[in-house]
Amino acid sequence: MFSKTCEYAIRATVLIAMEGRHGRRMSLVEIARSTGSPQAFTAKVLQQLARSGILDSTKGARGGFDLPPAKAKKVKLNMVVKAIDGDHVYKGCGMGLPQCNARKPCPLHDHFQQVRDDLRHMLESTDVHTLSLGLERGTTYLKR
Amino acid sequence: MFSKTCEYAIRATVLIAMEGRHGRRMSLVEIARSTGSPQAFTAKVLQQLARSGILDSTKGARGGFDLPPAKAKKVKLNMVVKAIDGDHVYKGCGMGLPQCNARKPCPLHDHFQQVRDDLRHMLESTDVHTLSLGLERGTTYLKR
DNA sequence: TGGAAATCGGACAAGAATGTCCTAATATTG
DNA sequence: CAATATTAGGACATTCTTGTCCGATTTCCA
Ligand code: FES
Ligand code: FES
Repeated sequence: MFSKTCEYAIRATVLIAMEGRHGRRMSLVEIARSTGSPQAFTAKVLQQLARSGILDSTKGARGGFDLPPAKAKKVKLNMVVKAIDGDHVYKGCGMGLPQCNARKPCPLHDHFQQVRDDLRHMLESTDVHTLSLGLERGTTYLKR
Repeated sequence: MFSKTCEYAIRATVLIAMEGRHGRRMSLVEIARSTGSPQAFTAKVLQQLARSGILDSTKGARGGFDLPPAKAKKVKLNMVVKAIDGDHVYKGCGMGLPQCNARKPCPLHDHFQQVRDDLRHMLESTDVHTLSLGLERGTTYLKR
């Protein structure tokens, strides 16, 4: 569904949002450990998210990544997905034609479009702050 | 959403089903041309589908691939997807945890499961014969 | 002011997905 | 029976994704 890179991005963002609720900042090392992601690779992902303006990053000692609650409420999942995977999720055709296009649709178009619209709606209406609440309550997990 | 291999598989299967309605059999060359897929690679995909029992294949001159309407009505998309991509679509976690698991869910689980169930339902209830009808009417396309 | 702690970013490495090529096996047709 | 058309399948090549490493830069703090 999403690329592995994007999955790492979502996990990290939700985690950082949870710490952000306590005004805390997280280092790469903690993030990688808590999400069960490869450290060096996660660094790249976090850099991308920071450049996209989704996360705040601070260099130097006591630095790290940060996402204050006010901002976390405005960060919808689709922003993360778009920043990492681009709009492939929204524009792609279910049967692999170059672009989904209702004027010259693939046989699956009608069926597929509906599912994809549901997915898009879900991504657009879910913010990372909300997702971080379950984490904090301990009812949801970022690794196993 | 699906692998490229799987997209080729779906395109080919729907095409063959259309020809099957006229009792015709298709050769690899025709299939690759009509679906805009790389020939040699498509050969592998068709072999997989034949081994999985989704297509009938005949070797030798005047041979090719075949899917009679009676069978096409019973071949649901989820069979093709499963034959090529495995059950990753059904069992995978939206945030990349090893397996979707409601007992120890990721923060996205509830939201994600719903979309995935819709997708699964769509795949399970759509058969390739139905999809081939639009193709034949010329209202849907397999390449652009 | 210098060392330690951290992100940034480029170059490289490993692995998976996608794609090609060639030979063998098999069936049709003249 | 021989030639031809076709699928089957293994080995190899290429490209994309995922992952590692290392040096540069920035900031904090003693
Ligand atoms: S054209 Fe294939 S999904 Fe829209
Ligand atoms: S556990 Fe992540 S989707 Fe179910």
